[in-house]
Amino acid sequence: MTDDRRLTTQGQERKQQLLDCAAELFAERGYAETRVADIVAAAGVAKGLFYWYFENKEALFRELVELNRLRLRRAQGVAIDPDAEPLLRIRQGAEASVRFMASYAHFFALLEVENLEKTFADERRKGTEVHVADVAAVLREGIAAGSIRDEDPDLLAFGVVGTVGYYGHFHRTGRLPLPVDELAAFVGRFVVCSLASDEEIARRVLATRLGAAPTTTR
Amino acid sequence: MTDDRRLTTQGQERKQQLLDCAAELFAERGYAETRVADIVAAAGVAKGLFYWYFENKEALFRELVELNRLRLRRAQGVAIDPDAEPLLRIRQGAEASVRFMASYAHFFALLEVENLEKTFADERRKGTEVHVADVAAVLREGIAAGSIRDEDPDLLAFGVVGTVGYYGHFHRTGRLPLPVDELAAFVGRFVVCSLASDEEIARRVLATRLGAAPTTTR
Amino acid sequence: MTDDRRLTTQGQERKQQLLDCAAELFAERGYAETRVADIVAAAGVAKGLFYWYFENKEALFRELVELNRLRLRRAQGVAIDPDAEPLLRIRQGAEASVRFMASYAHFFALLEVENLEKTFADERRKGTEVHVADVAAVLREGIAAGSIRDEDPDLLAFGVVGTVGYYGHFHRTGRLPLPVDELAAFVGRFVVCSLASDEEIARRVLATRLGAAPTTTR
Amino acid sequence: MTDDRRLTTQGQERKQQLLDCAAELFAERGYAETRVADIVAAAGVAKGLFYWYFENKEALFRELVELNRLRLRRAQGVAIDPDAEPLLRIRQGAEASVRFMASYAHFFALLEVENLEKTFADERRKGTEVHVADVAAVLREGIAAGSIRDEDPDLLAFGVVGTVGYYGHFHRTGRLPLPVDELAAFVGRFVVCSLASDEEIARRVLATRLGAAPTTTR
DNA sequence: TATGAATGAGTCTTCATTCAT
DNA sequence: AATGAATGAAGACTCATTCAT
Repeated sequence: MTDDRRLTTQGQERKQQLLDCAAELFAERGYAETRVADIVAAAGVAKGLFYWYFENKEALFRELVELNRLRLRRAQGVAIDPDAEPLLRIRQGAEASVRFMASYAHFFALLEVENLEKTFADERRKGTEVHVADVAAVLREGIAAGSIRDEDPDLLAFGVVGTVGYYGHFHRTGRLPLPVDELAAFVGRFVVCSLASDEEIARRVLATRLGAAPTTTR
Repeated sequence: MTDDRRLTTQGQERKQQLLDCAAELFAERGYAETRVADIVAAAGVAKGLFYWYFENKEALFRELVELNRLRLRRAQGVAIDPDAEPLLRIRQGAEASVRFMASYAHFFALLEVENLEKTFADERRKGTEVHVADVAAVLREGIAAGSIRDEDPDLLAFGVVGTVGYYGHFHRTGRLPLPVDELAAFVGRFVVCSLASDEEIARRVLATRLGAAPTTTR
Repeated sequence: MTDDRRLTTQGQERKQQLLDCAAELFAERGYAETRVADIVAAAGVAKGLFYWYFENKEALFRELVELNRLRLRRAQGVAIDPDAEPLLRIRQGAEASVRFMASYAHFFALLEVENLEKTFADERRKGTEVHVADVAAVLREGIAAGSIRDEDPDLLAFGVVGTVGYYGHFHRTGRLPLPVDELAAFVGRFVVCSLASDEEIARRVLATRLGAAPTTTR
Repeated sequence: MTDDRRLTTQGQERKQQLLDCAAELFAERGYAETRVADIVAAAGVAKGLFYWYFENKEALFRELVELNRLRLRRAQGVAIDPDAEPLLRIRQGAEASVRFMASYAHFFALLEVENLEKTFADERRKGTEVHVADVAAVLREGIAAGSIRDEDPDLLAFGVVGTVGYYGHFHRTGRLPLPVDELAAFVGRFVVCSLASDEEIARRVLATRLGAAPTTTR
């Protein structure tokens, strides 16, 4: 199956089911260690069906990545107040990301982590770059406004994305036994402290109370 | 080969050669994408010889990991002044790690990346935990001394390890096109800022000039 | 393939075909000397298909053994008259076994011959034990009735099973160039003579005319 | 090494040591399952040395077979009284064989049992044939003298050899938990009963008391 | 849509044997 | 005699993908 066939409702569900099973397995044991056979077994369907819904294993993965990127975007969008000052927006984004990674997408590890084939390593990298660029833009604002340390915003942006990613990873893999809310708050503080140009600003930004953003929406 | 047979000098060299070739290939295309056949071809020996020196592919990987962990430890040991104050030691360790990861071990990506057997994953995790615990100990000192923010030292430690790891990763994968020295200095600053309890301390710690530690020695 | 998936009719046939080809090859050149590649080549299918039907080479062998054991049982069941006196039943079983081994299962050599995994050896041994125990039960009856020499029935049973097995083996391997019927009759006499408590009884039991039992049916 | 080089005393011992280790391993797990590496490891010497003493694995096996055949012959020779009547000689030989197989040569199973390469299957077969022929000659004598049932002596001979072989096999593999002496006596009785032309003769032959033949001599 | 069957190139691993020292 | 290193052909098994129904 290659084209963008319209799927029946049942078809949609089947496909989603396969995506979900795959996500779980990928998260558990990685892309390479997950066989197509495992995925269909988990979904309880025959092997042949896989190729009705996906061109191949890689295409499924790609779709999964895309799906989750969108979801994360949405979660961040919901959490970030566009009128807030830059550093607060970073904090909001970071907390939302941690929440998102912790709850919805066990799978998320793969995004930044798996060593995949050349082909979609590039694609993935581009995805990260977009994300980093977004963060960098906000940082630039903050630097201009004097609330964020005057460092290369791109470098800093990698730090933000990386920090969030790592904490998410460690939490997911069970090394951080604490509630998501606490972790999210902690990461927010961590990021703010690492970026704020002075204590005063950090204190101010951290004083803001954030509503616990909804973890996810399909 | 299972036991740790005594190897002749020639044998030691051959084994090291295989380790080196494997490291290079793993770094280039990942563990799963590297065949035993590739490794022996790179080393210019027959396939069977691989199994004279290693029980299997994973055993070689394990050895490689252990080897590099030791090297990193050594690099950090050289870079860290045991008499310096905690936050400075963290900075020294961070910079040394970045340098190490950047220069010696292209291979380092694999450490936090590959999903191998459960047993191995556990082992690796334990390795990380040791590292994190070491950092946490230093942080605890700093917290007690008031120079480091009063947060859960274990959580902070993950942040330090994660930050270093991520910057190393991004640099290695070519997204941070800047000289290692600059990156190391930046990461040092980043870590210090994210941990320091107040600006004054951060400034002081950052004022210290660090000698570029030797990256490594066999 | 590990579970006992339901197979389609076509699948059943394919599997049987593989079993048959394997049996033939095993019989011809032995288990170790028969490659999976040979089996699939003989069946005219791709290598991978083998593993669709069998977990591995040994699993196929196991299945083959089981299959033949059942067949032998059936052949014996058909040949033995449950109302006949013990010694006659032994004779009937022995003759049927010789016939069965001679005609149907060239493959039979393997049963007592191949050294496979411990687990399998145990299983096989248990199979033999069951067989021996069955024979011993009949012998016990005969001993009680006075028609069979008063020796340890278990020991005697091994003798019966062994004798039949050996003659089958020698015949199969071409050292006994005589018609099956004659061989079967001879073995029957041999067994009866070695067990009978006195000549009179032996003569009586041997006087009974046995119908040539059908060798086997699938 | 191909030729019949004279070996130093030490060399002789080394070779014997390899033969012994090999015999043990072959008996334990079979020819195919025993690697040259296992043999040299058991003997505690380097792999290369194996080929100093034997042309290859098969040659060692052949030598082992030859060695054991000679030993068996010798044991039988000692046990058999050339002046005794045929049936008694058979009995003596059978008992001696059982003793020999049980005690000295765990390895003996292989002789009649292993499925080996075409090349020395023939050789082995010839060996068996000689043995069978020897037995048959004695049987012929007995038949002529009227003490042995008037059947084809060659067929009967296979029965004798087979019976002894099977009991030895079962005993060796632990299914016959009884002392060798008892087993030997039992097998003697079994063989006599299966061959004797009438009860009287059997009784007479069995009445003779046999000295427990020396089990072995190098 | 859905299934079970079939394909076959690709991998790891084994192991008898040879070689240099 | 003895050792450890090296060879490479061969074999078992995997798994993404395609096919027939």
